[in-house]
Amino acid sequence: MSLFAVDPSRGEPLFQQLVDAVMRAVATGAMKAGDRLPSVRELADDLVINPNTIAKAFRELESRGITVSRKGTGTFVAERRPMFSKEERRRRLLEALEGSLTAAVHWGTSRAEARKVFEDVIDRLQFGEEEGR
Amino acid sequence: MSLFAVDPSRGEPLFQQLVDAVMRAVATGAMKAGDRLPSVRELADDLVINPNTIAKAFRELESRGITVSRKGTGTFVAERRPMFSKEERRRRLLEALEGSLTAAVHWGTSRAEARKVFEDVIDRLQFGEEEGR
DNA sequence: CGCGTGTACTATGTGTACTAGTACACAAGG
DNA sequence: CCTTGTGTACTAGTACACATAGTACACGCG
Repeated sequence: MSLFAVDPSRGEPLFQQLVDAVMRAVATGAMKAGDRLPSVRELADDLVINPNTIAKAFRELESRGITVSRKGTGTFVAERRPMFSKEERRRRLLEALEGSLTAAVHWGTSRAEARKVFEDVIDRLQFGEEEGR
Repeated sequence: MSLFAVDPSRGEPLFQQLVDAVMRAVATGAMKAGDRLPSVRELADDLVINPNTIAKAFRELESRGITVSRKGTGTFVAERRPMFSKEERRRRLLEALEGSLTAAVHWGTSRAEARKVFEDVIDRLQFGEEEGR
């Protein structure tokens, strides 16, 4: 099992799972700017997935500014640059957290439980410093 | 615009948007246990959606224990009961928060920003008390 | 040149979302 | 009993996203 695991039975689109896996690898520090990702065909063989599906994931990653792809060379982790304005980042994170926590409320999760999980998660992520714009 | 807004251009399936809207209404306290939801046909007219799509959302909500539907009577918000074990709740919330925060990291969000948004969100949700099982 | 990169295109099969229409079962109130 | 309004269960059809398969091209590097 490699760093980028995908599971066809998981329901979520394969290319999306791969995008998430790469983003997680970078966000946790497992991969850093400049690191090279396996090639399209390499990953296709490794994960037993069609190369087109890998290519789609790479396209998506590049459009999000996570990676940079160069013909003949490969795909690499890009330097991290703040995206969106501070307000836009806030708006997006708010919506995402609201979705997760709304579900948690219905499961019977308490505030204390939620706070603890939150702290556990952000401890394992490599956040940037205060960034303006 | 009613409490349950859906937007066909949003990409997310309509029935899923409706499920989320109802869950949010309950989680924020806008609706409480025993409250009656609009009928299938009522909502269909209101949101300009096929009744079957509303029915699918109601089916999903009932399967999640959020509502209870009774033929000839209507659909009502159910009493909240803790679902899953404490460990299972933790596992699910962890995965959900990890996804949201991983994305936030790539946007250039700082830990401080993330914490502030998190607190804002949980302040607006009606969490239960410490629940065991 | 030769090899390994990413990229582009067409075609095909599969699953899901949504709509449309119809029908039935049940509860409540004249 | 009858009517109305509820949820529910089918079928059929359309549209789109996902994934696969195969082929081809463009580029970088040794």
